[in-house]
Amino acid sequence: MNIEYQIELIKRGIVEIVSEEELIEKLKENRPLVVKLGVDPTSPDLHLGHSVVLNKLRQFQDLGHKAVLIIGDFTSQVGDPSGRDSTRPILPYEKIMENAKTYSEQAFKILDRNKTEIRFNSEWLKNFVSFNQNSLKFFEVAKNITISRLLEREDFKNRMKNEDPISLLEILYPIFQGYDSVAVKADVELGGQDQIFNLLVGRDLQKMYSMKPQICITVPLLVGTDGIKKMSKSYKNYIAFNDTPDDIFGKVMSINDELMYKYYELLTDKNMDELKKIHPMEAKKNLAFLMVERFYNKEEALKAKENFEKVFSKKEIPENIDEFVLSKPMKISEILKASGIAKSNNEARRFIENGAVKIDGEKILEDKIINEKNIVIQCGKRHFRRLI
RNA sequence: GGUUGGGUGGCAGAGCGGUCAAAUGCAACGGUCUGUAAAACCGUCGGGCUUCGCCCUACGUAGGUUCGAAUCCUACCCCAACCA
Repeated sequence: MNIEYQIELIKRGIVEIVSEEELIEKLKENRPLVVKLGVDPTSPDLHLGHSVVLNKLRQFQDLGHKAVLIIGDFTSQVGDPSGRDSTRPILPYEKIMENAKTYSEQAFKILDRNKTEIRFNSEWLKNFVSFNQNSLKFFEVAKNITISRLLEREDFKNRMKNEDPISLLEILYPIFQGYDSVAVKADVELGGQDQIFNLLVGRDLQKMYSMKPQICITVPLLVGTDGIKKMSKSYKNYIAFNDTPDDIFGKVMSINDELMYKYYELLTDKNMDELKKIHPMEAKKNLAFLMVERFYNKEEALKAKENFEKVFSKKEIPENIDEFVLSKPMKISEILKASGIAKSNNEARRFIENGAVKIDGEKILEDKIINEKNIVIQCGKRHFRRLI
């Protein structure tokens, strides 16, 4: 395939490429490049933030290159310090392996399964760190990397300035990630913008092993639904691949307009000028639709949209609502707690006091005893229960 | 090993013998407004209750002093920075 065309496509929507010249060199070799993406399965679900880089990887696949998805079962025990201002909590290995399963499955919602190789990095890293007289791998590498090199990254500088701790293990992280690149002979490595340091260390290691250094490509970080912090499980500002269609739709609708255009830019290939012409709400509905369609299908997307309009625009009661068996007369607050809407009786009472509770659409301000069936009790905008 | 400063609610961070279920900010949640937008504004934000109030459990852990402790003392555990 035409090199200029490939370059143009590859450069679309990225933050940085190190370096373009080297990439052209590699493309000229006219072979499928090994494109590496490493993920540490620190949570069970992939979210929209991951999809930016996965899309980029998919693009490489479509251009005929080979994707290697590395599951960081080893590195997640080390803890990537990238972009963090505190040490990452380390999950137990079993948890990591559980996550790994759902992770890769979800990744195939974007990647081409047939053109993807999945590798676990413990495969080579456990050997890398073990003592072996004939190949002192880790020592050899560690000898040639200086502390100042490893500390010069932005996130560490900030931590030092704030007198926040940095663990030895975290410092070593990039070496392990870098060795992945050696192990799979990566031609290209992809990552989020905050990954640039790790990616560059990969180049260093490859050079030590007399390999041609990989091309590093970073993509923008997706801002979370709060519009401030990067999308991340721990900030609870994410939209997961596995969220229900209604959730995906609803979460997209809840973001502000500015963010919506950013999402369009990073997650779709829509023409921005066209978008600005239509009403923001319509544009947002379209985006929400697209996202549900991406992770489910058109029918689900359509249903999610209809449901959304029904509940929030027309303020009607949604299609499928959970039922609550009313076996005896109960106070509203008790029902709220028993049905899982409120965490405690106190909270349930507060909901009532704050005017959050409606029965069959009518606001309730007093905690009274209910004994009727087939009525719908609503708390806030999104919690419904039908009493049976 | 030494010195110094610390460990308080989801986070940040006050309080330093009673008036502390703990200021303030952020986050979260509910309400008004709306496009479930955003912003703004109001309210809630440990648990329980017969809720203009009462009770219980909470300020690293364990004891102690006191009528009374997040606040003082002792021991222990943990963390950081700095020096070596």
